[in-house]
Amino acid sequence: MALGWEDIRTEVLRRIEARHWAPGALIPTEEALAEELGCARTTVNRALRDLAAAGLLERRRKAGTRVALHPVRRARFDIPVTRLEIEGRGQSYAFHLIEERRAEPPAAVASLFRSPPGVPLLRLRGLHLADNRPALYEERWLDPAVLPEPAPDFRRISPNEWLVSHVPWTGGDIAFSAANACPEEADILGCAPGAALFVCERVTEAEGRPITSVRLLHAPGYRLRADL
Amino acid sequence: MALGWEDIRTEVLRRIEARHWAPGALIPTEEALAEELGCARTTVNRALRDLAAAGLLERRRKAGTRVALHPVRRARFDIPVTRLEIEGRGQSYAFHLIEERRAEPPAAVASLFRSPPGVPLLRLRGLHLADNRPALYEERWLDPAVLPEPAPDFRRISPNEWLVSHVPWTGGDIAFSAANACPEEADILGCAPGAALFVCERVTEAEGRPITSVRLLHAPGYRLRADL
DNA sequence: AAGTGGTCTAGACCACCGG
DNA sequence: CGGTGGTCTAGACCACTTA
Repeated sequence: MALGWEDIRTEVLRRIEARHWAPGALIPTEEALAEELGCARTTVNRALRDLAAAGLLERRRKAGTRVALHPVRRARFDIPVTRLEIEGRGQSYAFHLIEERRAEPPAAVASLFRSPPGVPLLRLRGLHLADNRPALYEERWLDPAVLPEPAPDFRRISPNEWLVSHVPWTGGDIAFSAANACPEEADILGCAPGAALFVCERVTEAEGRPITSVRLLHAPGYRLRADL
Repeated sequence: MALGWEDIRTEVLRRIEARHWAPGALIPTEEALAEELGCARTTVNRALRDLAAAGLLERRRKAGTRVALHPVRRARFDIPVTRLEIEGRGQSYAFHLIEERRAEPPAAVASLFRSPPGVPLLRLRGLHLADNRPALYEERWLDPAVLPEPAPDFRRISPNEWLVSHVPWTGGDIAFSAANACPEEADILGCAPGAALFVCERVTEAEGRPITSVRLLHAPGYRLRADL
């Protein structure tokens, strides 16, 4: 015998898909399932926990486990370091630093960083190249407090890569959208003005405080893939 | 004491971030950590498994556990039923069916569905409205084999919603990109021709075979948010 | 108050795979 | 071959939440 937790998960999933347990319905308790299926409650727990994490079940103490009424599709994707993403496609990678200076951020960014007015942040702009063609343009604000002495040379290593491997992150927020390229952006990315760009806006936090916010503009043709 | 697995995870994470264990380095075995931290190996296993799933550790039998060299940021997001997403913003929802007919799909779609040439699929086009304003335009191909007799009335329930709650899905693929609105799309979505649209292309499979493919065009201003 | 899921423990066996 | 992670078990206690 020796039923594994994946076997249990498969069986439960089968019953859900076969409408043996209807959406919204209560399913048996872990203890009952363990007895019926012939395994320990721990094993059932592992299987049900996994299905709940996938969005197919809703579990609450005392209330029991229900089949999700509106099965939310939960997608996942990896956000690799830009260099690795490009090299992973078999292309050569290069980074070109466009601007690096201390500057007072616009009000929206300042309030995001909760920094008092008048305190400058580090403004970084740069272009990631794939096979010497523009692939990704980044505009970044960075809290200089995270930089060591001496500061890293962002002409040699992109802020993206330096941050990932030197600053411990604890959380953040990310959003995707589409925007028309303004003339300057079109010039930098080598595309037509007005071209539809895939935009990624990210705020990264460490110890509960934002340390960097970045707006990434992908050259036309970029696709972000995810698994369901 | 009673250290929980989340405490163990926190401690391991602390050591990673403090560079106590450098990227690429081997960390102690589960057994060693269990003894050092004063808990059962099972508890350590749970914590390390979670960190590995998050992309911070790499584990292999016999080889041991290493701190990931290139910490991949894994993001997750939920894709709700369109109606619920709109209503969740406090807006009223409506669906307008633009077209429903049997038609032979283009070659790319036919090969995707692995359907023999000459066999028609169901072509559906429709518009989701938020507060009576265009929010999302969908173009869909659907395998008619999944439809019951009589077929659902897609003027009353959107294909999106009907499929989610009536067809068990087993997997699929999803990709996001940006595109300029063509004149027809601009007319449907009520935006300017050439406006940057957020595009979502999805293929849904059941029992290993594609059952529907859809191209979703979001009205300008749409943002997809995810958690890191 | 009591039922249900969440987790810990100690021990065990096994699958995998590197040396 | 042997070390390491992957998992199962049986029992226990606890936290949460609803009835």
